[in-house]
Amino acid sequence: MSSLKTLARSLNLSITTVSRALDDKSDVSPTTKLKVRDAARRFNYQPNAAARSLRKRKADAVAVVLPAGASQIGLGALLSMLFEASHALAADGLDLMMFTPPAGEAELNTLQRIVDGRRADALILVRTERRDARVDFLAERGIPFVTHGRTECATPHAFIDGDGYSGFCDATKILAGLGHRRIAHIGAPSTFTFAEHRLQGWLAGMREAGLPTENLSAISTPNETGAFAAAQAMFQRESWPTALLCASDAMAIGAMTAVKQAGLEPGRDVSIIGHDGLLSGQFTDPPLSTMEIDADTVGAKLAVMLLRRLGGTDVRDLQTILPVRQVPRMTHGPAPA
Amino acid sequence: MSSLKTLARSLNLSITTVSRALDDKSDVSPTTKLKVRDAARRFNYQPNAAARSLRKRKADAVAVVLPAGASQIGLGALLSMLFEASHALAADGLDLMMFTPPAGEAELNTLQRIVDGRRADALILVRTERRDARVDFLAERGIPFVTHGRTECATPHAFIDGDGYSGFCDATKILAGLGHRRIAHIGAPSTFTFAEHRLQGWLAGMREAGLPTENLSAISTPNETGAFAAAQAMFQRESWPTALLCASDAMAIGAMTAVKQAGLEPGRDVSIIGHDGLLSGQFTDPPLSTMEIDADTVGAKLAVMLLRRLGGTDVRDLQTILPVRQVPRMTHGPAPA
DNA sequence: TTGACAGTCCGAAACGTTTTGGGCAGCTTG
DNA sequence: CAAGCTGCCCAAAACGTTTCGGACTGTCAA
Repeated sequence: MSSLKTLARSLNLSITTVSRALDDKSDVSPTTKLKVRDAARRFNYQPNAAARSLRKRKADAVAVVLPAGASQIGLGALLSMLFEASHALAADGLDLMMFTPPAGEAELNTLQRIVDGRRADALILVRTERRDARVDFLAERGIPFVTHGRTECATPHAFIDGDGYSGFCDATKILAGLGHRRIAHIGAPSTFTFAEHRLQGWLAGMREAGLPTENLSAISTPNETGAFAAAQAMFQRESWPTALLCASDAMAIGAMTAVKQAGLEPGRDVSIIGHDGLLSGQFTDPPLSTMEIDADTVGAKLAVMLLRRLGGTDVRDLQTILPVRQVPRMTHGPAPA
Repeated sequence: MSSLKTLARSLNLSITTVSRALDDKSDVSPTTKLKVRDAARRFNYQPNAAARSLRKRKADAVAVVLPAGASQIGLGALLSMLFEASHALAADGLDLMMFTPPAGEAELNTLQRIVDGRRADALILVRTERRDARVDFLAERGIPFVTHGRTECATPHAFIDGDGYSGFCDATKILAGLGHRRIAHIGAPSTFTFAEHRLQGWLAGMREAGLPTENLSAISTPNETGAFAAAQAMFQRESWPTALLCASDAMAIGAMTAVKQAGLEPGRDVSIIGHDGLLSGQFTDPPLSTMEIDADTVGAKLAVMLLRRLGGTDVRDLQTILPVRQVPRMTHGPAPA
């Protein structure tokens, strides 16, 4: 609508001066600044984003590509984290833009469009996988990024992650301490880093407690439906587990339904513990025992890390693992006699 | 990284020809096109988004500003709709960008930055309110947009919406037909259009069934916690409702917890019906009766409407109200004796 | 009186595209 | 052979910013 040219003409000033006035540069007189700012407000002036980022060679934006099947795998928690991050980024004048990869297109292509098309100055990667091609790609391009979740990629990178390993190890030992011996684990596909960590945590806990893990491990799609099916299969066998550790709350909720359908009572006959501290876990029957990252501002922390990365901090100094805290509710208790 | 200039130099061609070759224009020889495309691939050429949209005077992007408290009010369903929409938009070369309004900043400001800064060619508005300042703003600016949900704004605009009125009216009559007389409604704040429609649908159903509505209506924040509190209050009174119509599934789940805590059995002592057809509703105990929009592709429909709007179709021809279908599960049944 | 200097302002170039309006060969057609 | 046409290519302008390198006034000190 209105450009610097419009403003300049209406004020009998040069484009240069208007631009510098709006940028509060020192070589513009205070009175001129006032007049310019006033006119800008009257004209609803808003700098053209394209022109600005073309000239400044930066987009003043951070991008995140939401994983394709995101609506399947509970995106709610992820999203509130991104909201937080966006607020912290806004303080530095950075917009957070979320992209959704077109149906046919690989997520990597979307990433390439963003990176090589210079649409963003930095990226946030969510839902990392152990071998994550996105990390390799971004590292090769040399664009700053922070991942939410670790990877096993060769090149070190900035990340923030919860200590799922310890969380699941602790939970396992708590259950063992309650007398459980057959503690099962329903995990997400182990291509996801978080899934692998939680699995390993469970394995470690079992080992420390001196318990066998044979036939006590299952993998399912990380949502209610998948875990429901996995749990159902477990409870059709002759000797079922007395405790169930699920990689996420959504999965725990699905598993709980299967437990009930098998005629067993969650919290008494079968203990169930999830992960995420989801709000909806407070409203299951009985309320779901779970664990969650012991920090109320993961998103903000992530944003700060990204800003420091943009400021040149070495990636090796930007690797945060946050403790995981147990949130006991009603779905776990002593092993049945 | 690599620009048209780089490519042109490496091929001994002009920038013009390279640009036109990549655009598959007819005045470039087939062999040249091949060579250019090959080089572009080798160089990982990706047009600079800023330069392109500056020159073309369009951003090839559609923006949506996610409502501030979105993580509170179930964003999951919304998001999967937006995913769908993005896929349909991608077919026309449009990116879907989601923005989150910075903490302090009003949502309208973010909108202004996007619109006046020319960051998007069109907008999607979600979670409409009855008097929605965003609609007025966009209408005044003359930028194409489609809202998800109706408004009561004076200027007509393109929208897609579910027929919440009929859905709730139908559900009410179904419950009345099952012998219920005290059918309560827990609604969301009636500034939200969807909340008002659902409330009015319930009122109409009660009227048609000849039932009184006094003391049977409550308003709460549209999540589990809010509806839990609202329902709890209802069941502390001497004569409680035998049926509960909740404005959303999340609210129904919260209400169900309150019902159980009051020592009543959902589906037998108290019927509960929600709205949204959420996946998690299949995993409550008992599974939640609900209703949902009778179309599997609301997002895609929305995208098509937006594309037609961009193509110049009149807004009056772009107003879709989709039927709502009842999804009976186990939380409703005959009124208790 | 001169030179330096601060305080204001501005012209022009640049960012990387797309698009306009040609130009130059080589053919075909009359 | 001239005129017209087709096929291929290109220079230059434009999009709206930011920024570099001055330029012009006055003021102050020497």
